[in-house]
Amino acid sequence: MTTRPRAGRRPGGSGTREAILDAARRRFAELGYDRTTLRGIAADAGVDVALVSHYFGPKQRLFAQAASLPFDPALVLPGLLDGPREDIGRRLARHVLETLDSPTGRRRMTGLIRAAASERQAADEIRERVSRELLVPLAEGLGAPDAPLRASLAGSQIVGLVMARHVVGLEPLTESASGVLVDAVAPVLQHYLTGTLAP
Amino acid sequence: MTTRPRAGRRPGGSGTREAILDAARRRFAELGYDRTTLRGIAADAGVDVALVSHYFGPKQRLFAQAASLPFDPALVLPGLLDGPREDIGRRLARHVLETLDSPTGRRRMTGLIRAAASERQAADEIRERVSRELLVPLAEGLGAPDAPLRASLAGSQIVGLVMARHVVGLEPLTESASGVLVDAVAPVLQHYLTGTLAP
DNA sequence: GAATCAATTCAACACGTGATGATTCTGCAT
DNA sequence: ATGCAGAATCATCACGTGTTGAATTGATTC
Repeated sequence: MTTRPRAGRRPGGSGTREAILDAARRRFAELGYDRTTLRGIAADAGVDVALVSHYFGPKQRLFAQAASLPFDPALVLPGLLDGPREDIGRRLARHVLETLDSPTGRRRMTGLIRAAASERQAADEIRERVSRELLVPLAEGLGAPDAPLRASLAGSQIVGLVMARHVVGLEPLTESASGVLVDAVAPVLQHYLTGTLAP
Repeated sequence: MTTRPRAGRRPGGSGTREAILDAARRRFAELGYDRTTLRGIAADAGVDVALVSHYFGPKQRLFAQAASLPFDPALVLPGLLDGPREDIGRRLARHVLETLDSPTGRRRMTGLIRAAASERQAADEIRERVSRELLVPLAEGLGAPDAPLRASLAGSQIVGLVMARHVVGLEPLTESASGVLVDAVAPVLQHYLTGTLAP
């Protein structure tokens, strides 16, 4: 009874905080930064608006906490770089499209992209995070001198695919099975990561 | 004096309408749909806010008029499809990167992409227009049965490149000369348009 | 049972937005 | 000179936003 931290109600006992964060993730992903309102988030979470600000401070800070990468780079990158180098494009393509098949994975990716497109400040933060946690380690794993450019080109194809398939909703892509797209995109990623870039 | 259309001041005599449209294009491209305000547009054009609504009606209709393709498909497509088929990827890549080198071309492309990412309704309209005016004709020119998928895949790479290079601002891409990127992207577009998609 | 502290809600502010209708200004035709 | 249509502005509305501070509720500890 001596080291009891504090008196009063248990903090975070009701899980409301998590409910708000979940609702925020969903709305940011579906609507982007601007069109997401604190009131909408609060309604989804079933709480009052003021509680959102009370827990997370201003909207920007809430977004920073809600926008996280759809996977853990530390878990994914070794699996990519360890296997045979001639297969890295296909492994990457498969991983991306598997992520897109899961609702939460898809939601997080579209959320990042929508936010990056709509808010300059969000774009800056996302660029830094993706670059630091994903592209730079990938480039270092590749080892080539032009590896940063290679990793960025691969990233551009991935972003474009998500954008065209899930944000804009281009029909031939939305109706294609993941397997078909893996087959189509894999050689492209392989080209960017290990092929000859100059003709 | 009988067939004179109407009396009164010449319509559009002062060029203000065009000034408003130009300002709208610039702001939509830089800020996206939501963060672009009619007041900002009016300030740029040096007129009162009400004049914007007076000329173009509601914001959505203004956007529809401001968001135009950065080039005329009727002029570009023949040049793409007429040449040798083994070169179509390179010609397309060069055309895209040349467009991106011009400030107005770049502005229009980023504008379309920012708007598509931020507003569902804008995304719908842009998808329809790009599909109808660009992808379908391109697919018909290709003639293959899976041409719509091919054209969409090529489109996804182009969108991703613009997104990564000019919206997010990934450094290795922003600092690469157009020529380098043409060399890197051309074989990819060639693969999508004429290569074998299944392994 | 009383005190305490966090969780939660209530109520309201200050602000910027898109939109509208009335009003003034200006150049051309009569 | 006069009338008038269109260009341009003024003043204002109704609304939704993010944010803030006070008030309320409920569980926990003394």
